[in-house]
Amino acid sequence: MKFSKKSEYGLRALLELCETYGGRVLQRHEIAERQNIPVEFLEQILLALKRAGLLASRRGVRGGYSLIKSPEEITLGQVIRILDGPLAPISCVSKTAYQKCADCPYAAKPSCPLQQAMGEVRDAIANILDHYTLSRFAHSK
Amino acid sequence: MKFSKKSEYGLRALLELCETYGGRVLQRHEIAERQNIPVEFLEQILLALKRAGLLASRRGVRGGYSLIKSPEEITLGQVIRILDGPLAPISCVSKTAYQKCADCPYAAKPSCPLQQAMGEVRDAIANILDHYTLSRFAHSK
DNA sequence: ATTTTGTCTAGTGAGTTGCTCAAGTTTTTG
DNA sequence: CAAAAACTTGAGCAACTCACTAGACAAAAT
Repeated sequence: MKFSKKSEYGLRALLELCETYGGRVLQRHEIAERQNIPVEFLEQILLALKRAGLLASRRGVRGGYSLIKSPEEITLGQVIRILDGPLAPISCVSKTAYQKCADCPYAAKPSCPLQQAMGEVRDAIANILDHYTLSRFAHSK
Repeated sequence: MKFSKKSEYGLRALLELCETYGGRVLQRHEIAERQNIPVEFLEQILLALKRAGLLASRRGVRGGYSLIKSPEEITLGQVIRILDGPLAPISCVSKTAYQKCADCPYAAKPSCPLQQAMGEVRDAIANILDHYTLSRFAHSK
């Protein structure tokens, strides 16, 4: 029941990018050094965030990455879903990636005790993470 | 961010055991068949729950497993922690298995933004699962 | 043109997950 | 007492995931 390093690194990288939001771009090695993240691994993370539309990048000599949305518009939930997949603790209660469980005898949706309990957990997690913006995140430092 | 099959199977097995609580014992193959769980795998799970003090077992011809505590005393949180480890989404916010993060630059505890956010998530999860008893679980069927 | 950056794809070692197998040990019952 | 029925223990294994590495390539600036 853990988040991956990917999410953790991703959030820490975004923290750096929040600080220069509106100003200059940050290069991968700058972020990597400040946040103590292996630079090639960080790159994959930044690319994923870019493909998801959170970051812009410029190649070449004065290149680097920058936030493309304002920190108020980005939630921790978005970031974690991009890097780690759905928040739901079992896939039959996921709202973003629902899959019915093959082997469960309580196949019918409304009567599964597991779904009831796990649904509550899912909602609680999503409620926090989907309302926690990067700006609030960065300021809680 | 998922729970393992182990937890899922474990909870479903306990559901069966709740129904015969106070009455007869259930054999592994009975539970396995009703809940559609590979029997040898289920066994490992039942053993873990037994070692943790939730189940009793009897060997031999009329043997089987039974709940040793009442369904009101067992919470989903307990079960999941036994089978899946700590609930916390990152280990630096775990109350049952705290470990400080080695590489995080915000090493000092009160000022880490990640800890703040993840701590809230941990509390929300624990709040639900540590108050969700097996009896409530079984009755929500 | 060369250097400096990001982009993309693939690979890899360690660990985990989900499950199986085989050889026990204990208890009941015929 | 013997045999069958159950749980017990421990090892093993294929597939997958995680965290990370490597290398070839593309674009931008000087």
